[in-house]
Amino acid sequence: MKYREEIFAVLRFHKLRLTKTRQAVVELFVRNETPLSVPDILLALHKRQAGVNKTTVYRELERLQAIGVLEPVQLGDRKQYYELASRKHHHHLVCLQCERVEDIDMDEAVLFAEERKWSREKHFIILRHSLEFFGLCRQCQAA
Amino acid sequence: MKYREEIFAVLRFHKLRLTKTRQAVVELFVRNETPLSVPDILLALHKRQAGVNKTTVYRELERLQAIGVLEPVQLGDRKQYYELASRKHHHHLVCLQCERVEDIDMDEAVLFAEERKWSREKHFIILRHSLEFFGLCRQCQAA
DNA sequence: TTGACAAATGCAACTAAGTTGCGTTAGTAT
DNA sequence: ATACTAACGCAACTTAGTTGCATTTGTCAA
Repeated sequence: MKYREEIFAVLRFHKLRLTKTRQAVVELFVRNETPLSVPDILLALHKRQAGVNKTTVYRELERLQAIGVLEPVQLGDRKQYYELASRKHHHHLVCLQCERVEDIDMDEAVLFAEERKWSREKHFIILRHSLEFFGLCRQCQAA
Repeated sequence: MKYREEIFAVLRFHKLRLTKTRQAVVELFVRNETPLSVPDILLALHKRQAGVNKTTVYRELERLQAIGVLEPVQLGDRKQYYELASRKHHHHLVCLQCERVEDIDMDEAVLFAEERKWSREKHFIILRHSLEFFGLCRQCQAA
């Protein structure tokens, strides 16, 4: 369900009303490659004169996560980021200087093997993992 | 430099004075297995009647990270955690319910291979990575 | 052992991200 | 067209972290 219509179908399935803010937020994620935080969203929607309330955005992201449309992403600062859950699972390369984020794909077989192993040994039910690489992007190396 | 004395030697090397707070903070990390955040430290030091100021603790952790005694750790909430850098590199199993943290060791060869690969392909200089697994611990599964 | 000097501290005031309660608005099913 | 309730918007709040500046305190050299 990577695309607009599929996501809206999921919303209907969950009996979520098609509100202005909800629509705008979903569109933003569909159009955007990079993870978005609430401040990012507020800024973006303000630029295109769509008045949105921050409480509403916080609640919206929570709902979209609850029904599996969005996935939480941590990028090492103190903001909560989200991404479309429908995208192929991937990890991130985060620039410590400018906060630029690049997606990277990797073979996760090893990670899944680890999850099974620790799940057994520590009696944890593992629900998700987060793997990010931090460093300096090309531009920031020059500076 | 896992132990008290070795750490204090490093502090002396960097010409850092042996102050009350500094000593208390280092002792806390030496005694503690789990990652600690500023609120954790303030709470712990208050319990043992050591009056500490939060600004001082923030600045102390920054210094200890700068000289390589502590390493930053992200556990998926909006707090910055730290651990002794001297411990064997490892990752974490974090309970989403009670915040319990367990350390796990894994063979990192695969991660390092990935780092080299992306470093070349995306022209990023990779400085560190963070890999945490999130789920439910044994106790919280029962509840 | 005592000054002097820089390092470190403590306070108050601030910022940014996120949360809560509650009265109001507006999608949607009938 | 109406009614029901999901969703909204506001204000007030909390928590993590930051900044500037005046004061205190380790430490080194005399």
